[in-house]
Amino acid sequence: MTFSKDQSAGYLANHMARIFAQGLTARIKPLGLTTGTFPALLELWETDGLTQKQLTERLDIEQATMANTLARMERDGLIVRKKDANDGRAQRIWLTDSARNLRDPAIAAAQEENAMRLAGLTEDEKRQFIALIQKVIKTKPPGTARR
Amino acid sequence: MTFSKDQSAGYLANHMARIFAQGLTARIKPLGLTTGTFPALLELWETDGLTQKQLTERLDIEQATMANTLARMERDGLIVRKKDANDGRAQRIWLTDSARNLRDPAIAAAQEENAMRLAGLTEDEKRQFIALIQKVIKTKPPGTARR
DNA sequence: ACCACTTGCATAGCCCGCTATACAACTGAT
DNA sequence: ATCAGTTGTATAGCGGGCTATGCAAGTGGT
Repeated sequence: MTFSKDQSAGYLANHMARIFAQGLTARIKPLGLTTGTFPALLELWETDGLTQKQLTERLDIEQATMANTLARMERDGLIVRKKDANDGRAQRIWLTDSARNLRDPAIAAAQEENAMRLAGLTEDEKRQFIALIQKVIKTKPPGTARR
Repeated sequence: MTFSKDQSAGYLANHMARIFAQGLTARIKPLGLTTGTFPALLELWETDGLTQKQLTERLDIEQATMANTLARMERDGLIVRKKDANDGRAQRIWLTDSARNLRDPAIAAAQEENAMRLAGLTEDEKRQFIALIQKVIKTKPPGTARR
């Protein structure tokens, strides 16, 4: 029974993700941002005023994780949470001006990081790479529909 | 300036890594293992009695992270730490019997998880996928050698 | 109108990763 | 032999992910 971590998709995925995360962390630190806020910001830059529920659905993040992330974002002045008018449970998330102003530099930082990390691949390989990851993410384990 | 998270290598890498991690977590939970211990165990199953330093070098993990992981492993009865005979600073890490016995089921769990998540890929795609991730991991950002 | 159920969010507690810092043990140059 | 520098670990403190749990606000069936 042989097993090499450097042939294991799971191990490699984790390793690669840590590398990307460290790179992006360094690039957006000057902006006062951290990686965990990035996905939420991307959605909110697109459509402001989403509820927490909508954010978790769009990002495949657990509700509790999102609640914590939003709490940090509020603490850091990136968002404000306002009760929804029609549903007293829901909180709508609104970007502050400073968060809106961070959009362009933050996205530029992410694009630079991606470009640098993929610099060793040909254009064709880059496309394949993205497509393969998307395919893996979409692959649902059997039995998910049960119960 | 458009930016789609579903076309961003960094975002996809993170997402995929979380999926793998959740799957493996569930599979090895019955064994009393967690994902963070896995890389260390793989090295120790191969060569027992490594120092902490050697482990961090082999795994591209920060020293502090490894120290914490080893502390948990010791707490959970997977390893014992013994002072090196020749160097009073170094701690050699030795597997317990129970950790040795977990090797086969743990590796089987990882292989099953990998196989399931890659089930949507052809054999050729799997090879490409692994090779591309390895290539991205190996790509060093420019300027690393400076200073 | 009530009550059971569902839904949206917050909190507690843990694992795992990081940076920054401290400190004891070794090493080398003098 | 000493002392400055290096090296191996540990610790503090944080971000970010997860599960489990609790609770207030909505909803539907009677």
